[in-house]
Amino acid sequence: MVRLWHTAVVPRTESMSPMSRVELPVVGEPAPERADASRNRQKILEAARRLFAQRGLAEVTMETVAREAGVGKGTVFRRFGDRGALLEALLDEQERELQERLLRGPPPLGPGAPTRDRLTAFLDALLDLWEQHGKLVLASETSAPGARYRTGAYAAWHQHTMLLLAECRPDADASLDAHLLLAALDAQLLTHLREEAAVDRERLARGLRELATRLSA
Amino acid sequence: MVRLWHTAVVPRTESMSPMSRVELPVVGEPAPERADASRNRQKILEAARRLFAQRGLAEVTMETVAREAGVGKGTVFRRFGDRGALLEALLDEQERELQERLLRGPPPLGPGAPTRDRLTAFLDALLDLWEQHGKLVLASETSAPGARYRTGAYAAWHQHTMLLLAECRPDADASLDAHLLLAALDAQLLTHLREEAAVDRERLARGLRELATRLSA
DNA sequence: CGGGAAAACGGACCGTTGGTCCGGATCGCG
DNA sequence: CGCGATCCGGACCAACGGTCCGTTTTCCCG
Repeated sequence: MVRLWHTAVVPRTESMSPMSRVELPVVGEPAPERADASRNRQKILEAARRLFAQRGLAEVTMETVAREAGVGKGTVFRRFGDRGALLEALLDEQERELQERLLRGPPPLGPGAPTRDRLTAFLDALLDLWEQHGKLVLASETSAPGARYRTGAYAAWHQHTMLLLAECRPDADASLDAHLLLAALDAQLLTHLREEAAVDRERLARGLRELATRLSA
Repeated sequence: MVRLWHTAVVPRTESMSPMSRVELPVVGEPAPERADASRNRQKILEAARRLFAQRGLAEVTMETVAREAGVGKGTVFRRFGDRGALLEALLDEQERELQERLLRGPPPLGPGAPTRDRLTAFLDALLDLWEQHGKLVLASETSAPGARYRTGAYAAWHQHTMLLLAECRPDADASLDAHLLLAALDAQLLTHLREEAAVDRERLARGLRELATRLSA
């Protein structure tokens, strides 16, 4: 099952708006969201973000989110389908910005810099992103194993990494290598390294750069 | 909280056996398991293994395991504490054998072969291991995020990898590199690659060998 | 502006599942 | 054999994700 990329933009409306006079079941835009619906979507996202920020992970139930948002539990589920999807929506929101910078931002993240530099800059940025909402990623992974890999965001990271790698080494199995490289940014691993193994950010970044260099040389 | 490595060997007995005459609260061996207890532990492990083999992952509840083992639910929990621990025990059982081969088996896995070869042989073996009970690993990861990294088995893999890497490149941050390399064997990633991205075993193995080579050169 | 159908709301309700508890059966040592 | 320690088992509990449906809100159209 392929999930829509930007859940915030394409709501899961139950039915299509019946086109005025023509009977063709046009597969165009889904019916726009009603005012109260989109208001509540915002409230829910905000509440969820807030709660996840303070209490971590599994401590936040769907009902809590509903209460914090001042909304019924049913509403939360209708808007987001299930817990996993809510978490995904939350992540998505934050990850879109990085994607924007990748495609159209200034070098070295955006186009223009040497490929090698873009790659390390990208990994750095991903690491930053994880610092910010690693908890969230972690939580999302518990509800549905492997969910991360089915995300639009992951697909984008992978695509980007693959292209950069392929440019450095046209002979390589760039797609696979990209996956293996991104594995180093697994939320569980990073959490473990930071919290149990006491690896600081700088050391981690160095290790990642080294890894990327060796993979692209 | 550090969990005992071999759950199967050191049962979680509720109390210590009061030492015969000396009053010192000696912290030695815990009381040995009673006959019925250890018999049931076996029955439970077997049942769990069987069930996980056919039905996958989340389809198996603790109660199912209990019934299949012909045992009360309470017994399962008393023996293993919680779901995560049961899964860990199951994994542990299978992983010990590989550890044995690493330490005392024939080359190239065991001592004797060139370091580089031992490393790739090891990764190959890990991949094999995952083929066999990847489902199990996946399931265990859902119940407690990051559990894998707190396992004795993971510590062993890491230790082994680190030593081999350090031997190849004494200047490297071997510990960190070992973690990053092992990340490529993450259960979720492997599952994704095999099932969604249709990467076959051979290609995967090649990729891993390549990665290892580049990290140790 | 008013009315009515479509859509959304909300919270009571349900089923499942991990985990606990305790009266009674078992074990094993002396 | 006898008796305390240990373990058994399944009824029981609480929590949580998810559903349902009577009520309210929206918004389109005349």
